[in-house]
Amino acid sequence: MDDVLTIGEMCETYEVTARTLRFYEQKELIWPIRRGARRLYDRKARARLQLILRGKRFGFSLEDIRQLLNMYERDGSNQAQLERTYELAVDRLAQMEAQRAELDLAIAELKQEIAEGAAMIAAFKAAAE
Amino acid sequence: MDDVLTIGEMCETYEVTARTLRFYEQKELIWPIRRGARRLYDRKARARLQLILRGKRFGFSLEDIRQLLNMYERDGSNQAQLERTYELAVDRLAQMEAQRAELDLAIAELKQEIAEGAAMIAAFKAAAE
DNA sequence: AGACAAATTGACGTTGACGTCAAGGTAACG
DNA sequence: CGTTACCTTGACGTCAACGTCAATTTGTCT
Repeated sequence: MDDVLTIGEMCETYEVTARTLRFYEQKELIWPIRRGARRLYDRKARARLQLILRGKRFGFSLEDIRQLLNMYERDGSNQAQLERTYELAVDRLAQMEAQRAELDLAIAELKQEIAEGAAMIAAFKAAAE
Repeated sequence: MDDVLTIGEMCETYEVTARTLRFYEQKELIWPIRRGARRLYDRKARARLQLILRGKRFGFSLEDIRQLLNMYERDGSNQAQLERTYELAVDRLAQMEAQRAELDLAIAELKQEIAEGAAMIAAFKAAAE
């Protein structure tokens, strides 16, 4: 045990499918070691996967995540890129908060419609004819 | 002016594309009048479009919206269907609140990372090598 | 060695809500 | 009557993030 996991073990550990792992690799998000044709995931690969999953929780697209990851793969100490990442995070936060505001609005509207004794239904009837 | 709009006028008024209107028609969400081959949108058609857009704001799928709309097109007074609509709305509300909870969590996490002086960035660096 | 489990690549399919041509029809204006 | 501008149908394309085969190869166990 060289502290590496097979694809099957990865699937169990992180609750993803093998297809997903191969897909991430194809998209250049992760690069497992090869032993023959088989993939072996070392500590680094697992750290990257965790960041991918975390990024997804943050609502980043895989492409965003790839860019962030590869940025720091090449040069983690580059100050400009560091700031770029920071900006990306702040932007993303703003997007998420805007999305939240929209969602809140929609929830409030829907709640009111429901509370008003199915006013929405009345509205649908009106539009129906 | 018979209180009808051409497709182009509809596009400007509701900020949708012609493709979208034809798509909604193909999906049986809306039925404009025909004068020759051309579509003309009367008051009823416009009311339906507004409900479609509203439904989308609520996060309903077009298929959900179609069912709701057509349900009341056929029989607005059917009690069972009324209740079905009500249930759909309540379900949808629950979904939206769950979605908001997730979003809140993600926002909180991201905020913390940012507050911690770009801890996320450090994490990305760690995973990069 | 035989059997069975686990992995591999490649390729096409899925979902939703449209976008984007192509090729032509027609209404209205001057 | 000619020229635009607007409209029509049909059909294929797009995007994201994988799912779902199929055919084959490799690894492990007995």
